[in-house]
Amino acid sequence: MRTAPTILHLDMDAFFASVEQASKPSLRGKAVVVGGLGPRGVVATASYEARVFGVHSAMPMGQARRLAPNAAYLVPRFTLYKSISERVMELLRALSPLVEPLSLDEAFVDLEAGGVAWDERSARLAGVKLRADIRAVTGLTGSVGLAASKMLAKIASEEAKPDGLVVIEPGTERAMLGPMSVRTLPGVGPATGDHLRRAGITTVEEIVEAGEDELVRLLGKAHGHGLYAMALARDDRPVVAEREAKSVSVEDTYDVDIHDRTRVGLEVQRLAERCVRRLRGAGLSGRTIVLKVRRYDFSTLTRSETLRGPTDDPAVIREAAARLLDSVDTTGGVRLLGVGVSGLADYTQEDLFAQAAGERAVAEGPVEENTAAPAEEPPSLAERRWPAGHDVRHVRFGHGWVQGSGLGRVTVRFETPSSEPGRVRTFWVDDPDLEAADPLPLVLRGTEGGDEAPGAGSQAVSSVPASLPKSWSGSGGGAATSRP
DNA sequence: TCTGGGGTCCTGTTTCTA
DNA sequence: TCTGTAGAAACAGGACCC
Repeated sequence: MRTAPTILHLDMDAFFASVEQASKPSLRGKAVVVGGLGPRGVVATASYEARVFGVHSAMPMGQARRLAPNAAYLVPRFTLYKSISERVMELLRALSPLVEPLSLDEAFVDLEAGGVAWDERSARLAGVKLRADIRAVTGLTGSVGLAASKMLAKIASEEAKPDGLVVIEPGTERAMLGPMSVRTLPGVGPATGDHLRRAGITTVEEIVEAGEDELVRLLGKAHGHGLYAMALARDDRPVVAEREAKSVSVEDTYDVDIHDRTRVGLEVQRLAERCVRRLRGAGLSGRTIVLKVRRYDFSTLTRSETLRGPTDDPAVIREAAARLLDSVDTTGGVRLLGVGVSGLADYTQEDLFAQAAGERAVAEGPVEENTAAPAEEPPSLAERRWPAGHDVRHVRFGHGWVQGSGLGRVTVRFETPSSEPGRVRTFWVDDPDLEAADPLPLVLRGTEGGDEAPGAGSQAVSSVPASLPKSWSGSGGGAATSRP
C-alpha cells in the first residue's frame, strides 16, 4: 500500500436530484425525489432536503410519497445526467490517465500515476482544485476523499459529504476504522451485516478481534479473507482505467403481474431483441444466454444456456430465451422478466446453427416492438407523452418543464437554469404550440446566453479549464422538434 | 405498502470430459 | 471396453454495488 494519500474518490452529491435542482430554479432548496413514478417505482436519488424526511435511494416510491408528500417527484433523465457526467470525467482525466468510473456520479483517480500528487499537500491541492472546477463547469458539488487505498478513499468521500473534502493520513487508518460499523466496509450489505451481527460482530475492530479463521468460517473463503484484510485497512486494489463488460442485459418490471403465458412469451422475445440491440451497439457478441424471471411473490430464478460459440444473432438469442422460458413455471404471474448475454466476445462465430435459425426467423418475420400489449394498466397517454420533469418549449412562453400531467392536461413551469423561479401554466396535452425540448446547459458559459439574467443559486463562471470543449452537449436554447 | 435496472463476484452443485 | 476419478465448465442462486 502506498505511503501518501494519492488515491482520490469523487462522489457527486445527490447527483440526479442536484442536476434537476440546477436546471429548475423553483426546486432549489426543496425536497426533490428522482425515480420511477409507476406503481412499482423506487427512488433513484433524493435531494438532501428530501432525506430529512427519511427518503433514501432504493426506497419504494409509495413509501417516499407518504414520508414526503410535498416533494417534487421526477422521472430520471439519463441522457442529461450522462452528458454532465462526461464533463466531470473529462476533468478527472485531466488529472490522471488512471480514472476508474464506478457509475455516472462516482470515480477513482490515481493521482500519483498522473504526476499531479506525491504527498498529502499536493493531493489535497489537487482535490480542492477539482471540486472548484466541477462547480465551475457543471454548477454542481462533489465530495472528494483522499487516501492511500481505494477503500479508504471511498470511506473518506462518504465522510466528506455533502460538498466537502476529507483526507485520511496514512498511519491513522486502523484507529479511524475501528469504531465504525461493519457496514462501512465495501461488500458488507444487509445480509452479511446481519450474519456478522448474529455472531456478535458489529464494528470493524470486532472483525479484527474475531480473527481471520473465524471470518472465513462465517462468510466463506473469498469473502472472509477479503473482509479481514479490509478491516486491517489492507487494500492493494489498483485503479483500473479500462474495464471490459462481462455481460449485457435488459429487464422490465411490469406495473401489473403478467399471467397470460402467451404474453410472457412475447415479452421475452421483445427483451431478447432489445438485448441484442444493446449487444450490437457495443460491438459485442456472447455465448451464454440468461433468462431471469421474478414471480408474483418476488422469488427470482434464472435459467441459462451456453451456445457453442458467441452470437449476436437476434433469432438465435430469441430462440434460446424461448427455450429457457419453457423450463419455468409462471403460473401465479410474473412481475419481472429479463434477458441477458454473458461470455462476451468482440467477434461472432457464424456457425451453421445460427444461420439456420436466422433463415427461419426471416421466414417467420421479425418480432415487432409493439406486438405485445403494454402493461394491463398503462400510464395515461398524457403521462407518457409529457413525463414529469422533462423539458418543453412553448411558442409564446418559451422554455419550461413538465410539472405534471393527466386528465388531458399538462402543467408546465416556465423557467430556465439561469432564470428566476418561473410561473406555472396549464395546457391541453395536444396543444400544438407545446413541444418537447432538449435540456438547457446548467451553467452559462462565456457570452453564451448572456441575455438571460443569472438566477438564484447559479454559479459565476470564472475558471473554466481551457482544455474543455467550447460547446455544451445540449441544444443551447434552441427548441427541439423531437417528441418523447 | 412493498421492493428498479444494470451490473459484478462468489459459492455450491451438477454435468462433461480427459 | 468398462469404470473410476479429477478438474473444468456450466448452471443456479444469492449478495452486493450505484
